[in-house]
Amino acid sequence: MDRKEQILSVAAELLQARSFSAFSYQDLSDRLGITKAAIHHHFPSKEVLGAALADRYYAQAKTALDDIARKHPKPWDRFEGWVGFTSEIAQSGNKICAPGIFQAEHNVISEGMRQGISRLYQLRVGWLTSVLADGRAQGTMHFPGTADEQATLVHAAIQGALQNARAEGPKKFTTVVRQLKAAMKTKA
Amino acid sequence: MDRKEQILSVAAELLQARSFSAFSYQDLSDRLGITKAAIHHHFPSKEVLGAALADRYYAQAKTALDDIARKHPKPWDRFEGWVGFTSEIAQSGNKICAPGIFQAEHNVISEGMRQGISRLYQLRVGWLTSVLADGRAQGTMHFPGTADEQATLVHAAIQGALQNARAEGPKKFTTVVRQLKAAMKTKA
DNA sequence: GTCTATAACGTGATAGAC
DNA sequence: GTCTATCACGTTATAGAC
Repeated sequence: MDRKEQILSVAAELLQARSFSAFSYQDLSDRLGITKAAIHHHFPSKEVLGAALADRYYAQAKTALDDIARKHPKPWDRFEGWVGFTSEIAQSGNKICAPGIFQAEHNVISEGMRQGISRLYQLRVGWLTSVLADGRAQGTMHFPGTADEQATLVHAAIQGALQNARAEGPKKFTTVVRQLKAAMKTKA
Repeated sequence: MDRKEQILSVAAELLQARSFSAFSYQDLSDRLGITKAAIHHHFPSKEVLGAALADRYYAQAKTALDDIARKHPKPWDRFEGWVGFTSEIAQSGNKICAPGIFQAEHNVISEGMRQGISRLYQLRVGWLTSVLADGRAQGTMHFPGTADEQATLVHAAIQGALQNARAEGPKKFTTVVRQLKAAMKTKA
């Protein structure tokens, strides 16, 4: 049981550092000091491992987003908390966000993985939507269209920004965040 | 010579449909009806092939962006032209933008490929920057920060949107475009 | 649950004939 | 320039002992 989580943890690191196609059972075996066969015991196929990873990301995101919402009642504080959460991901090593890594190989991964990552994406956008809707209702956030549409933009921008930041430097991420915030603080 | 371009063309399709790690010389061999060895003759290693792909994307983007600028003098028309260009990419099959596909595997690809894709990224953002700067100067586009900063946001958003669209449906892309446009049409 | 051993296959890459 | 043939290796995955 502990091993299972341990495997998932290392797999998550490799997934974000490389990609799904570009990490192997051998890589896991090397880092964990156990044999490939032992990993197959916990995750009979790479497809199963991938789906478990997607589920793990979902669970982690759910917890993190709930925590942020519990800790911060104000929409802008929630937004900042979310940005900080993704920013940590960006800076703690060579990582990009989970939806991005899976979606980049959308045609390569299994249906189970696709469904898991779709759930994760919807969780994140849904959470953002409610934050933005609250902000607009309270008169502190301004944007065109519906809250859901703006959340779609914000998520896409952050996802792209994390990828650009890893390749071109962290300034790309902070710039995107600043532009998003400035635009939503300006009264339409 | 023709074969070389033919190989690159098929490789580009496979790259965008799958990922760099997830397509093989065997895949190329199958689709082209020639042997793997023949492909190795033109591109001795996959690393060389990858770098050639990055250069090819750069050349294509340069031509396309120059054409758009030549055809449309007005900033908003140029912006629309650029969106249409990326939109085509999105809808002509299961594709995402080239920087996204390479950046997702940033730690996996060779230094030569990284440099090529960095050039491409900078070309695109630089082009967008000049369009946005013109639009602001002419009073038709509105955004916070500098034109370069806004271009960074726009590019990140489009890159993320293409990935989201492939996984979640084309509406994600059109929504992001609409939000970006609406925000820049609103006077600050 | 973990191990050794191995299978079955796909990978990028090379040699040498045509 | 393309071919056949092959290499050395890495891949996911399985069988069976401990």
